[in-house]
Amino acid sequence: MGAVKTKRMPRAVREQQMLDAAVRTFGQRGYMAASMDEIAELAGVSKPLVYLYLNSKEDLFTACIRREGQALTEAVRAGVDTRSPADRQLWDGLRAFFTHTAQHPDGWSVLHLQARTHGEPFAAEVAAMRAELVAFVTELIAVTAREAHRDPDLAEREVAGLAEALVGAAESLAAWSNTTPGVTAKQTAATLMNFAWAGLGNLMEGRPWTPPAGTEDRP
Amino acid sequence: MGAVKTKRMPRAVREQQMLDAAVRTFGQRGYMAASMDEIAELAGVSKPLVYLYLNSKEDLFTACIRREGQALTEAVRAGVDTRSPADRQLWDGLRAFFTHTAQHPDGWSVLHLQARTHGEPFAAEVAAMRAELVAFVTELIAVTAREAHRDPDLAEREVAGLAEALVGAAESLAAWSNTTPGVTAKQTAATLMNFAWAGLGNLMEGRPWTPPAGTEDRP
Amino acid sequence: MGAVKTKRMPRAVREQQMLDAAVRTFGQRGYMAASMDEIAELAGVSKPLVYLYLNSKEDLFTACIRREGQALTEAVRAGVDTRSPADRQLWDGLRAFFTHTAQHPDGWSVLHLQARTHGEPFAAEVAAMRAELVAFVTELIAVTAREAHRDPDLAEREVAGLAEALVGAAESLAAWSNTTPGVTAKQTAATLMNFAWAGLGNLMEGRPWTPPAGTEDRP
Amino acid sequence: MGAVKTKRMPRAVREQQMLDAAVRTFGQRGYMAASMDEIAELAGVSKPLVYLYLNSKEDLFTACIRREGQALTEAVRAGVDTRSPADRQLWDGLRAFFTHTAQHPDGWSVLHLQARTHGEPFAAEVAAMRAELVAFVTELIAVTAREAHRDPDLAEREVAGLAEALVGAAESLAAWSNTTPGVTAKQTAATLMNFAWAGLGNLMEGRPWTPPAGTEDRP
DNA sequence: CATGAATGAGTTTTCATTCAT
DNA sequence: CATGAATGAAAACTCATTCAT
Repeated sequence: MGAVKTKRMPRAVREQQMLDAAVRTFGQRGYMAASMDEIAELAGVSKPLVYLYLNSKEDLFTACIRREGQALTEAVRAGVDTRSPADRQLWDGLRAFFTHTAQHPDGWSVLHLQARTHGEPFAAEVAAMRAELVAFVTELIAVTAREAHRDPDLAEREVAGLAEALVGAAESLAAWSNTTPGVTAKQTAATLMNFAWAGLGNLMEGRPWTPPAGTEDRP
Repeated sequence: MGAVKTKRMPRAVREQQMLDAAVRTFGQRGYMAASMDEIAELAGVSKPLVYLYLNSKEDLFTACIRREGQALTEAVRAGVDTRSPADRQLWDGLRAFFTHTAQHPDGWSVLHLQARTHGEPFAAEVAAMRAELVAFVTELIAVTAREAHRDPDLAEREVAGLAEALVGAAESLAAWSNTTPGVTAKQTAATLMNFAWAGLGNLMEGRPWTPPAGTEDRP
Repeated sequence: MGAVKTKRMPRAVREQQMLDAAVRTFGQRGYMAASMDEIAELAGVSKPLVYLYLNSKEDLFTACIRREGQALTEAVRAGVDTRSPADRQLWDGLRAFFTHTAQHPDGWSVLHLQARTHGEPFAAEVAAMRAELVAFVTELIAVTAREAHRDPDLAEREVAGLAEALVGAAESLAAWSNTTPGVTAKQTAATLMNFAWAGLGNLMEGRPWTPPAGTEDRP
Repeated sequence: MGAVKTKRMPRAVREQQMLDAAVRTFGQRGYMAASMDEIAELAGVSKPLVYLYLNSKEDLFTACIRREGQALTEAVRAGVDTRSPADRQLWDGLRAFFTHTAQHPDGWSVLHLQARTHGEPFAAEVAAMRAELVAFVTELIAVTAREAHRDPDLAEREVAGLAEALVGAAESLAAWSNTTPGVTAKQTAATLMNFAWAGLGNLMEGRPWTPPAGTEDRP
């Protein structure tokens, strides 16, 4: 007799199973189309237990957003060495970002599509996480500008716009590279890095951005 | 004052009222959370009339996507003179794009958020329209590259990635500029143009992209 | 300019067109599943006109029942010569009955299925018509019994039951012969006549009922 | 007095209650006119529970047909001893049939009227059950014919027609005896048996079919 | 701790029916 | 006479949520 139904697991474990099921269901069906019935079944527990642990559909969705948001943030943070030069940091961050989103498509769908499409409790949640990433990029740009003594000329809002554009391009490319077969995370990162750092004008002139040395995948 | 209940209007007019109400409701509540009841009420008609003219929720949503998609496409097309140089065309297109999305936030929400989040009948509809924009940008980049004799070095997929990044950045900035008070469509277009054409690297070196002459708003 | 839409026809004609459409629709879809929209369209008129002429769905259905009921009753009456002997009258009546029902399947469906399945206003209507047929058969049996001096022994209710059984068998065979390919109205009438007049017992003994002479189809 | 709201019953019990209510409602109102609301209320449960257990209106109706069909079939089967002579078997079967239909008028309405009037999922269901009865009668006739050495002369289709007529007459008499006060199942069976076995002709000659000995009601 | 039993409130959709022109 | 425009009312079905055991 194998363990057909694994019973009596510690609460933390059960919760993770529920969140796994929820992320998958929300990511594929969408927030509203996902039913608590389906999530409970996929998690292998009864519906009342889901309510006991996670309170409501809203709370469950919020928990998903938070968990996936933290996972993504941490993946990026872990990929970046803040002592590196700015372009290297950006390059590393992008690679980590594209790698993670490619490996967690449902989580990425929850963050990028579902959370933003269903109004206020959720949009704010994901906006906060996104703000972190934008702030990180903003700082990178600001530092570079300062080092190049360009500080005074670049208004704060201008920098914010640039960071927003970069992050937006990255988000868009994540979806693109997930649905375009044969494109790796690294290639996607290179494309965006070229675009962002060198700009189309330079690219046309034959002056692309060059990946800094020692930029290979870490073990 | 004012006709509170305007009655017996010709079908074409009523249909537009219904689409107006639907775009607003779908844009704000989301596809699934929007109820036909609410749409009918906002349109000032009874629900059966909405069904008589637009058939079903799906058809109504599709009609919204199509109408808003065409409006956006035409706005951009109208803003661009295809005999201008590439960067000028891009600049004009971006201004038209940001202007239109700023003026039709609900329509933009329908296209950018809702339609992409709710599966196949709709995603395809909006994907077709988006593909037009991407193709337009792709061609612009390709032309520029050819003129700069850079053709052989830029693989087709690389160009596609660049176009995707540019469009993605634009889409992202549309939402940003809609929610960030005090940012005009023109400023947003300038920011993105700088980012895309000059690249961050050049910007830092004090070599931004310069708007071509005669680029003022047309009357 | 050919007469694309035949307009301004006398009321009586229009009404018949409507009834034709209604009988067909009711017969095929059933009373509840038939929509006034469909009937109006099939009749080639607008819905309000149907209401103007026939008042309501109930009234329309009742009108159908009455028209088809009268048509059937008259067809049977026309097929029978009341001066013939009883078995000849029955034989002629059955032939007329099976012929008519085979030629008007929708009308028969309305009478036999729809009208009896949808409650009181209609069941009574068709019951009245059916009662005529049963009375006719009852009289036939009674006459025969009287001639055979069997009157006292056959209670009235017994005769009623026999007539009921005969009519029921006929109704059942009408449906059967309509759906069993290769069976003619005449054959069906012969089968039933054998069954009813001779009885299974006699049939088994090799003593079937014999069709009276001069029983060929009338021109 | 009496539990007005009996709560928390096991599923099997609730399902039977729902089927009871459904048979009654379908039988009296008709398939289309019966609303799930009414059925749920009559069953003393909420609508969602009906859907949870029986899936849909179609499935519920099908379940009714099956349950009532099996009950009727079994009642007839239980009333017949297949070792008896043919006419005795028929006599017993008819008595069982009329008794059962008299005791379950709504179930009989569902089978005889509603199921046949509402198209394909249902017509097939009841047709199968009816085919059983017809086959049973067909065999009875065939056996009798064989014993009387009448085999070669009775074509197969002829026998089929006779069986169809007999069953049709029985179905018709069931409704008649249900609505004619003071008529018992036994009397109805006798009437039909006379009609079928002796035939009108013989009846008129004073040679009715005689119930076989030992044909009293079983305890 | 875990679940089978149960529901209130809401969804999309359809239909018979009527004005105003 | 004839119709396009319009709706009140109800239908089937679903879902998040909660007890009682």
